[in-house]
Amino acid sequence: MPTPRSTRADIAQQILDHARRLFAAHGFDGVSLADISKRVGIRKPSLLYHYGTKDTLRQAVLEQLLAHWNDVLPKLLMAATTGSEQFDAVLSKTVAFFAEDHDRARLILRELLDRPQQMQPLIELHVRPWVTIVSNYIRRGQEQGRVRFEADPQSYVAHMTVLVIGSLATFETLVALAPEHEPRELLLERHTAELLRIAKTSLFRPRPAGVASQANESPH
Amino acid sequence: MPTPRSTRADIAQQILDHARRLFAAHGFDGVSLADISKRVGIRKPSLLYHYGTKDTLRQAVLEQLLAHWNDVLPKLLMAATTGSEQFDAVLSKTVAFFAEDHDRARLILRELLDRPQQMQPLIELHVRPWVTIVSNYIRRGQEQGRVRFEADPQSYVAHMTVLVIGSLATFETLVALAPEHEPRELLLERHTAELLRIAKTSLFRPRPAGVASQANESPH
DNA sequence: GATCCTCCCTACCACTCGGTAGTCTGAGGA
DNA sequence: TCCTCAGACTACCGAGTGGTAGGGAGGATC
Repeated sequence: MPTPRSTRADIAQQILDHARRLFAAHGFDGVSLADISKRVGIRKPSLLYHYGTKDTLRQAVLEQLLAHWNDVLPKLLMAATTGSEQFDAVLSKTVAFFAEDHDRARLILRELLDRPQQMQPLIELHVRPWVTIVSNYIRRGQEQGRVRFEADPQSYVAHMTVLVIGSLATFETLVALAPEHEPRELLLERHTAELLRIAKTSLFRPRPAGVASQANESPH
Repeated sequence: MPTPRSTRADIAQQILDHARRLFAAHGFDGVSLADISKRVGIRKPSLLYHYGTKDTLRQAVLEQLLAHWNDVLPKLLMAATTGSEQFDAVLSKTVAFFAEDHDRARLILRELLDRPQQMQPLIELHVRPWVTIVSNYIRRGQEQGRVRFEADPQSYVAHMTVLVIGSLATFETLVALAPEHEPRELLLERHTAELLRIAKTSLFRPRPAGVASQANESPH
């Protein structure tokens, strides 16, 4: 009997969820408030009661995404400040964040395309620290000889960001290029593994010889 | 006196040009026929005289882009079938194609996001041969020991495609992450150079030693 | 029991959308 | 000179858009 059916006030969250999915799939301009409210099972004015404006809703979706990211970020950065192959941990956790829900990558990519200049402050706030710290980590690695000196730290990080987001955002589509109908789950794993390989191989110098621990894998 | 002002019938091309720019910047749903016709300097029904439907216009924009790509593709593929560092040529020409006009990358990325399943046949037609040939080239390289055996050819090519398109589509936005206000032109050059470096380094095995010709650069 | 207040509803608004109908103009060909 | 016809125009349409006005149901508070 305590709020038996729809738990009141989490309607706002339902709206947010459906809006996120639809925006990710069809873009902000490709989705009407009627579409969203229909999915939620309410009328359009009810939706506007919770989010006074379509643009308010868009921002709310984005904020929730970024809030989640901010939750994960500190752990990533802590990992980045320590040991050597922590780079692996940072990158694969970033990949995991976007792989967990491909809408995240699609949403950010769309915002990047649709509202580039409105994204600038958000990038400054949420991406800049990540880039700075990782760049510094790379530079330190270069001084210590672990990282290829030809690498351009800032540009490298930018490319990896685009690669992670882009590859996950377009994954469903590019599945079509797979050799045969590989079980999607496996394909995703193979795909992200190759992403990590590209990132690491292009960054770190090969082990000088002698002790081996991670550098080479066995020839399948 | 021979068609002095606007050369008749290239109005269609002007429409196409403005449509391309606007679609790339704001997306198909974010642009109205009124927007486009205003840019061209004609009225909406005049636009619809040339392209009967908004969707027809969209397809025309896409077709022109793909036609241009099909112009470039054969030369790329020919280059791919020969020598060793032709890989470099293929990739950098592909990059050049998208760098020449960033709208191309943005347009394709948008189509990939907005109409994934409608893009499938186009991918099959225009991307598949590219992927297949390059993949085979990579596999041959693996057999010959030039290419890292850990690399996953098909997945690698997919990632590089996404990386090229994604990095160029979002370049203007990510300029913001640059250390200071570097002259955009230089930044683009530095950025694409790093892209090529990532692509090559993560693909080819380091030179076995002895003769050197391209593998390492001087420590600036 | 009257009064809020929250939340959803119906009805409606002005506006924009893609697209159509039909007219006018001016160059080219007979 | 007359006719044709491509190519632009004005005027208009129905559907759909984001958003507003205002009412009503139901729970909590006094």
